[in-house]
Amino acid sequence: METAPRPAQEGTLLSDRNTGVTLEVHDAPQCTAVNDILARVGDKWSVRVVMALTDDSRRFNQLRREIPGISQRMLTRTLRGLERDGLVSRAVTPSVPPRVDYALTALGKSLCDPVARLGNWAIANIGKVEAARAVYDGEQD
Amino acid sequence: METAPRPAQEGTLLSDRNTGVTLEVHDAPQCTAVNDILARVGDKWSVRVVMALTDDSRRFNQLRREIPGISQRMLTRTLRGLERDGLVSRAVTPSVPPRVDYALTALGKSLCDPVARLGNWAIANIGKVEAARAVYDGEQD
DNA sequence: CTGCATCCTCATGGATACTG
DNA sequence: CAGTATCCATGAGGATGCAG
Repeated sequence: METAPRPAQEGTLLSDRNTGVTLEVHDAPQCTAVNDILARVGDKWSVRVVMALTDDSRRFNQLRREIPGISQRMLTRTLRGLERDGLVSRAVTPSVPPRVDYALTALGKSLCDPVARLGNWAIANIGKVEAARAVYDGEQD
Repeated sequence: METAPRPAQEGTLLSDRNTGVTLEVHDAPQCTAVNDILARVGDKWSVRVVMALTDDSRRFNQLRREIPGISQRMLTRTLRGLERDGLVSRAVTPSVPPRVDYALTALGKSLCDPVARLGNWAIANIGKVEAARAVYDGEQD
């Protein structure tokens, strides 16, 4: 069984005519990289956590309070994931009770730029998207 | 049962010090919007499909060939999702055999800019991320 | 306070077969 | 050619209880 017979398309390109911003993907590893980061940023909580850490470091339960709806389990898992990817640092103060501070690393901060741009697009265009959805769903009956 | 008791944090902010790009989230709906778009773009195939449609429109099986690994089912579902959100247009030519052309809408094209930036970040920094992962995983034994 | 372990549910996504 | 229908495996994510 050949799960990945071809090395994928070479020179695939994604570009925006207005801004001239271009994404060139030259090989399969780069495709994987893009998908990889997208998966990290696209999960349910990562961006929320990064947003909460943008201005300053936070403790565990501080983050928990500032991110309504997140469960303890998912906060832990999300932080571990971000830490593993080098986007967030974890500093333990061995006191009683223990204190753990989370903060963005330089890499994590550098991710804020493209993520903020995508977020701004989302806020600017969510109306159009929802309108399109309403039209589409209305045509389905 | 109160599934969402609080309207979430007001004035949450995500910014990048180097570029000055800032994302300001003023209310819960905006948080939802960002998450919403992130979910669309963060799924397994959407960006691949958008990439394939960047330069020109494509037919169904053309897309299928150009996106290695995607199943027929997922290509259909991804295209339907993008169409529903107003990002992709679907043009049916009722011939025998039938012909269906997919293309990016203006909205879809405008999404290319922020997505391309995120993609470029991914390609530029995947090495650091993978290095961080190796270190993290190595420390776990 | 900061977690980990367990159990459970449900959505995502893959494989396969069938259809206009 | 361009789908739909069905079944199934996997993992994300929530609830709860326990621990250092």
